[in-house]
Amino acid sequence: MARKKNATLNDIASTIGVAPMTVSRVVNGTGYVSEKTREKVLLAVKEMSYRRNGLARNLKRQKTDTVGLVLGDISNPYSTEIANAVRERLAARGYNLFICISEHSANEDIGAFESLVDHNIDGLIVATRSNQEGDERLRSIADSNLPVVVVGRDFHHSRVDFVSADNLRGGFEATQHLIDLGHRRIAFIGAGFESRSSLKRLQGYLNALEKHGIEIDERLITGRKESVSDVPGYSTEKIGYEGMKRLLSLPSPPTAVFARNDFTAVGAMSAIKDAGLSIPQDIAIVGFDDTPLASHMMPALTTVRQPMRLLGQLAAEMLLKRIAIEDELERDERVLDCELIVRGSSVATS
Amino acid sequence: MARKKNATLNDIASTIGVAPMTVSRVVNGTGYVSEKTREKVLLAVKEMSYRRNGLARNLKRQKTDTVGLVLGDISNPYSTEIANAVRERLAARGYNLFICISEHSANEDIGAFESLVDHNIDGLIVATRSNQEGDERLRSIADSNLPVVVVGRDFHHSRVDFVSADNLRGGFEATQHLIDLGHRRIAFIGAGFESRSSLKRLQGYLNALEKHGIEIDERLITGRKESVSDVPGYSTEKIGYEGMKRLLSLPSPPTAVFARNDFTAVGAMSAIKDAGLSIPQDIAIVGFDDTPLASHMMPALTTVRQPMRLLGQLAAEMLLKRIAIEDELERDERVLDCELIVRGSSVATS
DNA sequence: TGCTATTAAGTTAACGTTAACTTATTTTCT
DNA sequence: AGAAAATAAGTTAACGTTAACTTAATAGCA
Repeated sequence: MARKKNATLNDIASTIGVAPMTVSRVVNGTGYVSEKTREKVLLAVKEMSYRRNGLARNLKRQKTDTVGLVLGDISNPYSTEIANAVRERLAARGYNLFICISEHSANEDIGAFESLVDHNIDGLIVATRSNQEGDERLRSIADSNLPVVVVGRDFHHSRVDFVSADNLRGGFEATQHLIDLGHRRIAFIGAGFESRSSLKRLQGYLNALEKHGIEIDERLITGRKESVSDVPGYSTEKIGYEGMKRLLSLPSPPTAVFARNDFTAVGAMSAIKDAGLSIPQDIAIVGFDDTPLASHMMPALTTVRQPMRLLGQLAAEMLLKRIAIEDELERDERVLDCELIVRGSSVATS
Repeated sequence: MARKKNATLNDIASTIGVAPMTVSRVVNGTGYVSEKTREKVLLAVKEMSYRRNGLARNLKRQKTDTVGLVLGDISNPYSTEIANAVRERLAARGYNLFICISEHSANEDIGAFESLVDHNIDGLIVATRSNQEGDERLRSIADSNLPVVVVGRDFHHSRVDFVSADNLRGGFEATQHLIDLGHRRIAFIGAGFESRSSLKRLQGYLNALEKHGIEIDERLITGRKESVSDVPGYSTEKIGYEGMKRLLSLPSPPTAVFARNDFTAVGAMSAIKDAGLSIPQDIAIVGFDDTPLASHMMPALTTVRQPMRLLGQLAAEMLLKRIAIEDELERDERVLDCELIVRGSSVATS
């Protein structure tokens, strides 16, 4: 038996002998309908298990009450917290949220954009890492006047709002903290030196070193250039582990490490322990994000906390504002403070 | 300036003096179009930055090439791995994936179902925890002949396929492992005794105890009944911590703990350490899911690995099959093996 | 040369809904 | 009682697309 076709407004209307519009009124609770008719309609709706066709409805209404969110790394609590916060704020205002993942490539970014725009979402929030083709596509979407907000990444467009944590300052403070503890050979794990302009945390690290007159040693900046698409999930742990191994094999290894995020830090911690060294006595370590696991590590991980919920909330609000106000709007740009959370992995060891 | 309206096929067609259908043909690359016309159309499309209206298109085509995935706890790598696997498989077959989160309530489950169905998705994958109202709604969706697959949870419907890890067996083996190590007072953290029918892991635990003639002590089964909606993210860590505290305050505390998942286990580990006890000497512990952090704990956490990617892949394939074959299909049901990963948190301490 | 096949369009209608308007009936109020 | 207001519908057209069909011109071929 082939898939049975769903009943339409017309089907309902013709079986009970009213106009489709009347059924529409009942279903949507708008306009005038007599109690008698309403009941008749409701009965038929139930009987024929009618369900309105959202496509047709949205086509006619010219809006979908739906917002799209494109996430990069979905395995990261950073993303998921933002997603949750966004969803909550949107739900409170009657909007649905569709999430698309774009884990690996610019292609997938574009695919996600396309599929969301194809569904005529009312607005788009983007929290992926920046890349050229994706940005181009995004620019043309913004040009078409769809409300867009980007979170935690660079993107410049006069009609696109922007909200991010202050990664530059966060990276600076994390490094400064290690310097304050007396460290001079401080490594960075999670990206190569060439990422310094796009990765603010790395730039913050460099700034801190420079400020204190510590020479930058590129051998202490280690990441992985090749694609890591073969490693699903928290791939940054592996990068942290391998990066740390590499650092430990240097003629003069670092005494402290700033990792681009907590997962990288956790991987690095494992490598340090595997090498028979102890934290923070031999090597101090600082992460980024304050994921819940940071506080459960042994020793607990010093890290930089981002206000993820706030990021999500603000992003949602900026977008809702853009959706509500159809006029040209000033680009809104918010950079939120991070907070250094000092724990056992980086205490003074006189 | 109000939002400018997007150009339509008609706009393009009338400005260059062809029929809308011709433009449609060019845009979709179907049918016969002369090279000259094609170029003219393509130029206008670019000039007027035309973008097809997916709503209208899908309404006409009666399909969207889109699948919906409803996730419960998005903060859990279990969910995110499944999501990734599903997305990959679907993408390979030209389908888009829209993810909806339903973190807290039956209401949100239903909201997610509705918003996806409203967009006329071609199929639905559900990976939330079961609840009555949500299941009712899901049943009626399945009744309407929309292809549906559920992952990792109970749901019975003749047209709904099912794929899950063998949580019962996993729970059994985890507990059996602790028994084999000589433990007799084994606690379960993460749910109350009353969840035994819906939580297979707990049932597996109970079965193992029973098999070995160990009396079930309900005081050793601890969870949290109240809503945890105030705790975003990995809330189960908190449950683990608090549950463990409660267990340690018992007159005769357990010597081993089976936690419903790794996050709960990590929380419990912290509580054990905070109490000045050591793992596994004083208390052995086993988690579930083999999240990446499990291997990085100190000691590394023994846990039960679920084949998450496989779960996602199978779910996607089952759904695609249902979408492709419109005829009545036998309910497909797959239960996949888990694997016990023994690590430092549960070794023999003769 | 005539006949079929191919190419290149155009035309019509429908996907399922709702905004906007119209008509008819009932109620309310002075 | 009569006019204005409120209620209860129905009608029309459009949202933007494409499937299915038609028409017309050109190409291919025996």
